[in-house]
Amino acid sequence: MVAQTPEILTGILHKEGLRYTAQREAVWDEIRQSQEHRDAEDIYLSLRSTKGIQVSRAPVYRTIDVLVKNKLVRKMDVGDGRCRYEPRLDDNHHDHMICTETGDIIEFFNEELELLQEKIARKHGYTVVRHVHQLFVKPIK
Amino acid sequence: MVAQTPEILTGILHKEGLRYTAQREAVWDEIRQSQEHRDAEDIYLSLRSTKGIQVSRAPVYRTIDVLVKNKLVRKMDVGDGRCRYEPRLDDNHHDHMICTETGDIIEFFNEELELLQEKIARKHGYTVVRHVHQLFVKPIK
DNA sequence: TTCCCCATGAGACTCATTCTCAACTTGGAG
DNA sequence: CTCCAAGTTGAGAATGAGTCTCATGGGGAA
Repeated sequence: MVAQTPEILTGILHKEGLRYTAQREAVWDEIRQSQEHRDAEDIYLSLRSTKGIQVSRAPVYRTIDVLVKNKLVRKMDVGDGRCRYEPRLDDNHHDHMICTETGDIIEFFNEELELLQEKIARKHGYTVVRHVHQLFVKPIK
Repeated sequence: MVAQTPEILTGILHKEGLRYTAQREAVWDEIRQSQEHRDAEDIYLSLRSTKGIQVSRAPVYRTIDVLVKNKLVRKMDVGDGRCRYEPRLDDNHHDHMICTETGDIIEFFNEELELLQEKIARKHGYTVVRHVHQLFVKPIK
């Protein structure tokens, strides 16, 4: 799975009619190697400072868009002004629970919930394309 | 219900230690009188151009915050960079379905869904403080 | 009414994200 | 392998929603 990563990216770039560049590779590597929910600036700074890779913001944002569009990356708007990104190699969908006290982000998935959403949409003559579901929670003392 | 509106606002302002001003009244009236999901700029422009009321952005935003805090207004982040607001006089909670083709916003409420969310949170040792649930849908042909 | 202090208005500012555009790569054609 | 048209990049300007500043204006308790 990890071994075929370069081909995944090149395949997508080709499909999109885009060129393969070191910057695009670096952005994908950066997101893929961490399992956290990071924002664009964080990814940009990590490439630049930590990894010492020469890159600017524009390609970081542009590349992320391509990755999100092609489902290699999941984009989540936590509502604090900065979107977070996480790798999505294994395509198992999940939603997020955000702790209002610590800021921790916990992933969850519930089949029943997914079915219920579709049922509700259908009742109104629609079908669900995608959804945003975030639970802002606090620990039970 | 509608008749007591002025008192609702004055009561809240008093509780918050804030003064009653024509601008605050105007902002609340503007939101209350429309049942749509509007953004701050829209509310600001409507007060200014259509209603001819002298007001600037700062108090509009500040007042909305107070109204949201006191549950007179519901704030929703659709993910397009502008938050929408809707009156919340009758405090029946609901979530939103956004049509990806027309932009229409449809409200929905499902008791089962609400209970399920709390159940999921508890399973992780949390309790739900608030939640964001949006279904991006498209019409069934 | 007086007067203290909060609220307003206009515009500057913030901050994430997008855009601009000259200089630089990529990669297919030859 | 080399060339060159066209896509990309980098640095910083621009955008745009929302927030802040601060001098001026206006509530409201006494």
